[in-house]
Amino acid sequence: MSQVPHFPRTITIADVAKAAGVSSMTVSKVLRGTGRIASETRDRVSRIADELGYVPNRLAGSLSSQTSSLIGIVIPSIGDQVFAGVLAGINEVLNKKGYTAFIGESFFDPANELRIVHMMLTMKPAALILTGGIARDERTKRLLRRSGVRAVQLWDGDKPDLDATVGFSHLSAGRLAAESFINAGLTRCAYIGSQLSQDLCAASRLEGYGNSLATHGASLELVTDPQLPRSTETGYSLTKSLIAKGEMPQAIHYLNDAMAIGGLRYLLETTVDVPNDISVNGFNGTALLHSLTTRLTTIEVPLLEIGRRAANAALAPSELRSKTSVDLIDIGLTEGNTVCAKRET
Amino acid sequence: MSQVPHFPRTITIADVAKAAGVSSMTVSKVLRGTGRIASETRDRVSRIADELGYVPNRLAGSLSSQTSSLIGIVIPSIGDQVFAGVLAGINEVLNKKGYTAFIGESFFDPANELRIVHMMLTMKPAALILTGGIARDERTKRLLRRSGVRAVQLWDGDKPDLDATVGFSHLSAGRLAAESFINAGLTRCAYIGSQLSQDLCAASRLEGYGNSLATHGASLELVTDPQLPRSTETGYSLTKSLIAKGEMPQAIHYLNDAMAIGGLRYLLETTVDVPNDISVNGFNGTALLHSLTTRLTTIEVPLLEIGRRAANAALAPSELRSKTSVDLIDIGLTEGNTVCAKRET
DNA sequence: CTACAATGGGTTATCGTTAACCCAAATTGG
DNA sequence: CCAATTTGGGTTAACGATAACCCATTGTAG
Repeated sequence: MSQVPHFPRTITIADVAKAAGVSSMTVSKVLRGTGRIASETRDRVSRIADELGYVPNRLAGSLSSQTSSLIGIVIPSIGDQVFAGVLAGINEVLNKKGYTAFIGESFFDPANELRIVHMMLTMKPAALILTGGIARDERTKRLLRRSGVRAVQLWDGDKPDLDATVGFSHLSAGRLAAESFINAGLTRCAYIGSQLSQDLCAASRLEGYGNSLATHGASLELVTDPQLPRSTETGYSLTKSLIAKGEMPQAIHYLNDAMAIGGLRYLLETTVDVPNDISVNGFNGTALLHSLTTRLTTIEVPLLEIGRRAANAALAPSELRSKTSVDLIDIGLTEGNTVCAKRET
Repeated sequence: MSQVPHFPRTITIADVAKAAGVSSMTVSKVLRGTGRIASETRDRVSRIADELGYVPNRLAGSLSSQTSSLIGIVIPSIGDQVFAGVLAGINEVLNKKGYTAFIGESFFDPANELRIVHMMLTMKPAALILTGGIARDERTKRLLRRSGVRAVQLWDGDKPDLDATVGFSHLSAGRLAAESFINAGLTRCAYIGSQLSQDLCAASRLEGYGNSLATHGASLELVTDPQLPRSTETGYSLTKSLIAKGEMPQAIHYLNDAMAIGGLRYLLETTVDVPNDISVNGFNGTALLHSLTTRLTTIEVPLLEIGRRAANAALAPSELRSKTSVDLIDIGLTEGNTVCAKRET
């Protein structure tokens, strides 16, 4: 005697088929718009599917067809405005093409990234998008290579990796920051940041910043912390430390805008005149930034555009795929991208 | 003659079984830690699975077991800091318990929500989390009901819906905003917001604000726009309109902090003294807010906590689930949530 | 020494859908 | 009027894993 079915039933393609008096294959074809089906049959089947409230089971569909519409995305943190911006760009393209994103947060930890990638691969995604600037575990790469799933690296344009890379040069961004100071005639410069051993992109920016300063004979004073979060509060406290050390710099470049804003706050509280006493400069403009009533210069990165291109790179048809393509987005080494959010006085 | 296999092979449980000299059932049991397996066999099988780089196919697993570890989440927008905060809380709990979130953006459009929910249901999620404050399509509810998938509503505690609701009263939040003005003796009040017909939660807050003002005999002047984005820029321009109308209010309540900051900027530019000439008050503190050097009061909502509780509500075991009654977890807001981010002068 | 349970693992049938292939009836062409 | 197509759909066998059930061995108690 046959074993009993395990579970209560939901409406399947077979139910629709029975109700329409056709085979399930016909229903499948109708629902996907493939195969040769009489338009009369087509109409009837889709009407019945609708009436029955049929919802396809994509687990089964993907298992059978070996294709999926899932794109896995790994970013350092959802809470980071920067990556939220990129995400919005990715989602825009993905949704338009019928794909669905699922997101993992690595918090800059390679072990997390490995775990997330493994988990994502179990879902047989159509592609993965990983954020660069992380000391990627060799096992993560091997896992990706073996899986055959297309993987795109985001953000870090200096060290292209995986099947395609969409990003920009953080080295150049750092140089850009330095040049904005140099051009203003400032030579005693400082840098404030944290968690540089984890966020390799930030480290690259610092490198570019330092190199450029050195080239122009400017000095650089570093205030960093390995642990503290890359937040406004940290910007505040590290700036405090910097100033407490005595000699006031003429200019400070921050790891990101959040920290820069915290720093600005400290400086203004202690009645340092920005930008007359000290020039301040961050990275990655956020919308809120534009509302500040003080002079904060930043380097604006086209987040949405990076997201869009990354999504397109992930979906690139296999014919167009070279071994490792690099789409380096130019953030432009021009003053146009250094935005000064100041109030007109 | 047999038909050829459709696709190139990947490593399956059967390959591991063959290599280990056992049946695939044994491998399955070992990998999931179920069933009675000799520890020797267990070790050998897991070693071989590892050596072969076996990655489970959860599509197949879920299809067979009729269980999944996917949780679908629908929020208005990833870019909105507020929902990013909630998302972080959700993800924290979900990841700890081995679940994976996939996210859809509704942009406050009920049709989008319907489309996204349908798409998500095709993936047989373990549960869904939807954001309230949207004019939810009746078809969305029916779809959810029929699917049997547990659905949790987030954010809107005033109108509990679905199987459980985690949120707070926006009506109360609005009253809270009013009271902070009333308590300060301010009676000529204004409100600035936009897209109120879409974001029903914001509308509730305005309602609570208006009611409370009326109760206390204070006046209310509305400046809203149906279309403009709920952004800093809009806050700026609508504040401009308000002031241009002539009579200066004593206090302005904004739809959210982003708009409030824009408003603040305009006021400060036109040398209005905040808070001496006009008091300003927003909603939903962001980290950046604390760095402002001007007096902006806001109502702080425990975003992470809401996220965590929503995730827990979504994963609640079915035994604990009541059939009909909506399980309302009310995150009460008190005066304690009214935070004034000012600099100590 | 025999009944009986615990141990360790295998068999079979699904889960819901689709790929690949097949085939009757209707249509067409020459 | 018959062969070659086209039309419209059906059959079968996967996809990869797990639920439910079964069955040898071995140990063990009476």
